[in-house]
Amino acid sequence: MILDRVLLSHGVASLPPNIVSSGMLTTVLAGPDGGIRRLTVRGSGADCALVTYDGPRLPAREAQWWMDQASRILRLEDDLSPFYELAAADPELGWVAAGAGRMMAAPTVFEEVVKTICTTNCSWGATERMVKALVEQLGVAGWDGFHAFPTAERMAQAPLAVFSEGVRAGYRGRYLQECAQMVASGQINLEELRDPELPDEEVERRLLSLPGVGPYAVSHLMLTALGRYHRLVLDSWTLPTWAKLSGAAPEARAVEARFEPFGRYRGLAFWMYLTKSWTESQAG
DNA sequence: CGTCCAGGTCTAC
DNA sequence: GGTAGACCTGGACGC
Repeated sequence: MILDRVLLSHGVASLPPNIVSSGMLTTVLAGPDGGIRRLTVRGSGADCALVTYDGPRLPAREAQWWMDQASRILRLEDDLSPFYELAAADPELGWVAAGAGRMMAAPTVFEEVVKTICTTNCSWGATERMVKALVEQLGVAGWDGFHAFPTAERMAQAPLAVFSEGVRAGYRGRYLQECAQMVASGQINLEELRDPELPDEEVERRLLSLPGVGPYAVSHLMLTALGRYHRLVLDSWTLPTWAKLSGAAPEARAVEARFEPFGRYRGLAFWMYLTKSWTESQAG
């Protein structure tokens, strides 16, 4: 099912406060009134989703707000038809045109930045541990005890000891705290990076100004958080996986040559190539 | 118990 | 502008 492709689009999508299981997403976030609620998305039909939210009854006008959030997180509004046209002409990527390619996004770019920094230079298990600790220790809990992802404001106010001794983020603790302070102070506006009028180069320049964000993190964020698909995510997982699947050398040049025909979608094409098997065990 | 390394980045040449 | 070295952490190894 298409929802599975979104929920399993990349590893960061299943980090807390998200829970992905059996084709269903549960997450926790603050509503327009600041109240924390749990949001559940289930597949319903070919390409839409059924959204429910736990907690006190919602005013009708708020219900739409939650639907919009779900739609944005799942990138349901993205038009990938130019990518599908290119993919249809590729012998190994024609399958994506059935509706793959939507990269699940966090509610805020800030959340995606924090999680991406937590993927750098460590095992995936360490990433899960750090993000879980961040959510539990700095996220606000709702009526049922579930924690939302921490806001930049709360992370900015937390002493460094929380990041080092509590979250055990190592040297990343300073990066996380500084990023939060830059966002909370207004020094950088990450949500503004969603503006399609901003040139890619400008978006990249601003992301690189964040401590702990380098070339890999920029590529990952452009792909997962901002829906800009030209950059190849090159890291210690993608390169060996590419080599294993293609038989080609685990080198950037080989990847660039292979996906050059995809133009501004080459990063997404590469990612699809790498993750094709992620949903093959699922039915439908 | 020491070394290496995992979905890199930063600093100093 | 390109490239070593250091960097927190914890799990996986070799000895």
